[in-house]
Amino acid sequence: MSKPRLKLETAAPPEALAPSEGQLAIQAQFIDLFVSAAGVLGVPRSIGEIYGVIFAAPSPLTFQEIVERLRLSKGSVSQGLRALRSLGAVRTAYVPGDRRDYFEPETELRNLVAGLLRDRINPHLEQASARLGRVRQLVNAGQDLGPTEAEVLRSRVTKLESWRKKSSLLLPLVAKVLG
Amino acid sequence: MSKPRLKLETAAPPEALAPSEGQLAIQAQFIDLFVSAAGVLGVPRSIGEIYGVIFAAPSPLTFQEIVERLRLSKGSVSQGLRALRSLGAVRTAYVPGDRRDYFEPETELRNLVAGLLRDRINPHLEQASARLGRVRQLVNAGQDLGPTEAEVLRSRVTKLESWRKKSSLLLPLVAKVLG
DNA sequence: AAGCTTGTTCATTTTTTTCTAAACAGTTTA
DNA sequence: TAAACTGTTTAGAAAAAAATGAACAAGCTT
Repeated sequence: MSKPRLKLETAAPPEALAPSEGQLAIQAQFIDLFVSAAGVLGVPRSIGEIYGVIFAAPSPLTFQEIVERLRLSKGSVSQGLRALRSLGAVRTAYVPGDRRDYFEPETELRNLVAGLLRDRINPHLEQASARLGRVRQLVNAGQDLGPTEAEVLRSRVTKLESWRKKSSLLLPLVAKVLG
Repeated sequence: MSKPRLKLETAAPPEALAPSEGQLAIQAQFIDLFVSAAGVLGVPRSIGEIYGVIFAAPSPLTFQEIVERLRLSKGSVSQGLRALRSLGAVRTAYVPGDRRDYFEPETELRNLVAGLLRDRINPHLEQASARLGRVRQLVNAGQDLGPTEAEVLRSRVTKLESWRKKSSLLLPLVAKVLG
């Protein structure tokens, strides 16, 4: 009892309250949903959990609250939050007079998808372009293959080029439709 | 020398010839491309390799040829081919007078994407629908949350429902644009 | 039927990914 | 300056995913 540790010198504690029983049930369902989505997207389960707990919270959460609610290590939460911020899936919310970071979810599907495309798909498409050029060259230069084989291979390369082209056209369209 | 083992009793050996040096280089590039794509899609590397080697071959390959060219175990190739067939990414080609399976690639992007949607995305969307219903119920029934919290949570659920709806609209559109 | 060939299945091993815990760095408060 | 708080980094543990290889089935051939 010798350590009062009064914290609330400023007006209001912006801290979210510990969730009630009902809120816990809701939170669990949300987390479930995003854990499952994480599976589909091939990202670590913990990232799904973190986004889920933030999405399920009516007000922004602190780092510490995320750690406690999910019983994950600080390390995992730190890494997970970094990934989510880089995707643009969570933002930090500023709370005056509080040194801690508060996290809130990005809820616009359009922006979430844009982040995924930017971070995961585009880098691959660019690399693929370069590789395709090389294959095209090899196939055209190819001596030691019969005329029929060369023909088939050329058409395969052409196919791939059309894939790349279609993808490039499609991705912006997706972003637009979701907007 | 006591075992001639003549194999060619029928007219032509449909067997693909061992690839020449140039073909090997081309094959390596194709495989590289699909291994990298496998990374993006979150499927095992070996599946990318298998699709790649089939895509790179001017004529259908046998199981045994795939094993040899990739130096993968029979087990991996068997499992990989099963997955690729289930996605509709490879087909078996019938060769008269040969008991072995021959494999050739599906090269229509539209069909490949359709397979992915069917096998990976749709099951999730359906499951998500059910879960969303449950969350909606919980939030509406929620006693122990203040009016402001309830309001935010309701809007979050609505957001998720709109995501689901947009996805359902988008996926067929994607399939169409690729056609 | 015995012996090949072709391919599948599955228990085990290997590899990769993910998570944790402890050390650390930067701020703020005492 | 020390002590407390907040969060990051990272070496290594733990868990999960993927690959192997050996046993097995099913169909031909002799």
